[in-house]
Amino acid sequence: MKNVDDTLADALAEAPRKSRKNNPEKTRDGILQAAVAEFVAQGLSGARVDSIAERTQTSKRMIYYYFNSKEQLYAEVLEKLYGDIRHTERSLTLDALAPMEAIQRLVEFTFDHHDRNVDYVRIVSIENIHNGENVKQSPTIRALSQNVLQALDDTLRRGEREGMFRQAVKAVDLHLLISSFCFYRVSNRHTFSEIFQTDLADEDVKTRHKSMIIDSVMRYLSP
Amino acid sequence: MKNVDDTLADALAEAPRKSRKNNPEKTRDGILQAAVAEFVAQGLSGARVDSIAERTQTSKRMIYYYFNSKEQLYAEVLEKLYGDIRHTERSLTLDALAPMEAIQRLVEFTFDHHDRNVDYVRIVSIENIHNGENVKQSPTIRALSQNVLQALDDTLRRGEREGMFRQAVKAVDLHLLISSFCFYRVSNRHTFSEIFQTDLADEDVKTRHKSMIIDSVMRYLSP
DNA sequence: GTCTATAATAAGATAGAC
DNA sequence: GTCTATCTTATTATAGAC
Repeated sequence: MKNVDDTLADALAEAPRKSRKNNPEKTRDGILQAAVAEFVAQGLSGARVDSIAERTQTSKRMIYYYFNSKEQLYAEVLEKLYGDIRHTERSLTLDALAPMEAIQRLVEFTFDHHDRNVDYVRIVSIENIHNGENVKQSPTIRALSQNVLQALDDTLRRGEREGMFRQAVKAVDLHLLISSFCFYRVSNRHTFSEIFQTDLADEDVKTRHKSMIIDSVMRYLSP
Repeated sequence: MKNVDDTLADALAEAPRKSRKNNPEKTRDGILQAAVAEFVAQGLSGARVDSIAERTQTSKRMIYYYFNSKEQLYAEVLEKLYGDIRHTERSLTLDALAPMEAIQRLVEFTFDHHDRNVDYVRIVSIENIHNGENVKQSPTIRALSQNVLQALDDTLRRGEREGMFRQAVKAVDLHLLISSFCFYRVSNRHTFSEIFQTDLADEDVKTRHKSMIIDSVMRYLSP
C-alpha cells in the first residue's frame, strides 16, 4: 500500500508526464502538422503512415486513434491548407480602393501568396491528380472560396461603371487568368526551371514576372 | 525425326503464334501504352505494376524483362509524352507569318494542345510532385524543348524591329505566361470546377477563355 | 521471349496492456 | 490517451520451366 510520500512523488512525476504526453490537443495537432509535411512531400499515394508517425513525438497508433484512416487524415490536411489561404484572403479589403488599384493589389497578393505557400500549391496539385475527389466531399472548402470571387466581381462592376474597365468581364474568368500564372510558376517550377534553364526562385526573375502578370491583367481589363 | 509435313505444319502454326505472342516490339509497345494509362491515372506512387500488367495482353514478368523496374518504366512514359508534344510543336512554322499572327497562332496552338492532351498535362504535374527528378536525368527532354523558345524569340525580335511589340520581352517569360494559363485550365480543372462551379470543359467557356488569353497576351506585347 | 508460381518486404490497420 | 507488438494484405521483384 502506498504511503503519503509515494503519493506525493507520483503527483510530481505525473505533472510533467501529462504535459509532455497526455495532451490530446497537442498530440492531435502534432500529427496533423506531420501529416501536412508528409503528404505535401510525397503525395497522397506516396505518403506513408509510418513516416508520418516518425515525424511526430507520438506513435502510429495515435494517428488511427484520432483520424481513423490515412484517407481521412489526408482530407483534414487538405482542409487545413485550403483554410489558410482563404483566411488570409479576407484581409484584402478591395472595396476601399479605386478599381485599378484594387485589381493590382489582388494580383500582387495572389502572386505573393502562392510564392510563399508552396505547401498549398502542392496539395492542390496532388488533389487534382486524384481528380478532386476529396474537395468534392468538403462543403467547407467551397464555402470558403466564394469571398474572393465576390470581392473581385464588385471591383469589376465598379470599374465597369466608371468606364475604366471593359464591359462584362466575368469574375471567374479573371480569377482563372490571375491564378493560373501565380500557381503554375510554383507548381511547375521543377520541370520549367530544368527544361528552360531559368531559376524561377531568383528575386529579379520574380519581380519581372510579377510586373508581367500585373501588366497583362491591367491591359486586358482596359476598355 | 521430323518429316517434311511436320515441318510445314510447324511453319503454319508458327506464323500466327509469332504475330500474336512472340512479337517483341509489339509486346514492349503494348506495355508502354498500358503504363502511360496507369501512371497518368494513378501517379508515380499510385501506379501498380500489377495493374499495368492487367492492361496489357502480356504478363508482369515481361514488364521487368523489358523495363527492369517500375521507375525506369515511368521514365520512358515521361519521355514518350514529352516527345509527343515537342514533335507537334515543330509543325508550327511561325516564321512564315507576320509577328502578330504568329503569336496568335502560337497561343491558339498551345491552348488546343493542352486541351487535347490531358495525359501530357497530368504527367508533367506528377513529375513536379516528384520534384522533377526524372526530367533532370533526361537530356532528351531538354533538347526537344528548345525549338519553341527559339521560334518565339525570333518572332518577338521581328515584331520588335517592326515596332509592333514592346522592347526586350524575353521569350521564356512570354512562354511562361502562355503556358501557365493553358496548363492550369487543364491540370486544375477538377478543383477549380468544383470550387467555382464552372464547367471548364464546356465549349462556350473554352472559346471565351481562349480569346481571353489571346487578348491578354497581344495587349501585353503591344508597345 | 514468354509464362506461372513465389519470394521478400512494405504498408495500412488493429489488439490488448497500461 | 498512449504504447508495443502484430495481423493481413498489397506490392515490387525474381526463379525457373518451356
